[in-house]
Amino acid sequence: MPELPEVQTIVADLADRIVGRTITRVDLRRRDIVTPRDVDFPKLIRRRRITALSRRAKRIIFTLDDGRRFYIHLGMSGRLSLRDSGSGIRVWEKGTAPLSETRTPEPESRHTHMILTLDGGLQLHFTDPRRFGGIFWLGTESPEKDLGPEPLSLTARQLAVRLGKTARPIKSALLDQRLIAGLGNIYADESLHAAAIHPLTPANRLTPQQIARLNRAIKTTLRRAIHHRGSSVRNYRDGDGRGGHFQKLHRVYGRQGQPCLTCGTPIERIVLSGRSTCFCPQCQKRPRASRR
DNA sequence: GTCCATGTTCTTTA
DNA sequence: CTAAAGAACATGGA
Repeated sequence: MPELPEVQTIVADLADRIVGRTITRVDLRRRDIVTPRDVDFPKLIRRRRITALSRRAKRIIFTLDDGRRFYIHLGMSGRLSLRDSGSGIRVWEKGTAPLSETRTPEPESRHTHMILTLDGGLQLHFTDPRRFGGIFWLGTESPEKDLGPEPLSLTARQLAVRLGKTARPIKSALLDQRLIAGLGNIYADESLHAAAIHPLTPANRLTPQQIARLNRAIKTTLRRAIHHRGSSVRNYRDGDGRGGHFQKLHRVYGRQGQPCLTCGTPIERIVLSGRSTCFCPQCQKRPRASRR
């Protein structure tokens, strides 16, 4: 479930519970989820205190009391949950949850790759069935590598410069983390609809007016999504889980065939950059002579 | 069995 | 050479 709003929600919830705590035990069950592969990650973080938790794009950045850092990326199916060390009972969780309504939820999933035990009786579990996510040791390196600016603090001018460099479809450009960092498939589609821009429009052919509109649409969409604690799509959440609610407010994502909430025209779905792309053919007119 | 999935990176193609 | 498209990664749900 992780695009910028979901990661932002996770970090905001987790921060006040784990910042200031010391990592007393590191149970790394799969070494291959750590990059680079040759670092002794448990040794590097054991007995260190977490002094800050922050978000950069879709990365969850842990700062330790020696000034060194690492980040967790949730990929497609990653999840962090906070549990009570003694009982193993979930204290808090956020991320994609597997269907488990009938059986009693097993305390430990086979996809739990790391458990950090913290002082004060808490454990942070990192689970990720598909393992597209991972743990990235930074040390003293910057977490900025290969990342474009944050969309929430982006000026229309910055956006214009970055989009002007490519003729790719605007939808593909919005997914490129080197251009703008934090949008994913849901919020790219939702932002384009809010800005009334066709996803196939070449990025460098957007007019200044369209750029300004898109910049506002991205911010508005992300802010609303954060306010609703992100989107929970394609995964089940029980009453205790604190899944997001923004999926109820999606206007195009996953709504192919259903009427546009603005004009009633059926929402279309195409595949672009290998990703599902939903848009309203009426609200988001395809520019003349744009073809792929 | 088939298709699809909130992401990123490597490889192939044009 | 570069930009863009496509495949690959791994698992599970519908």
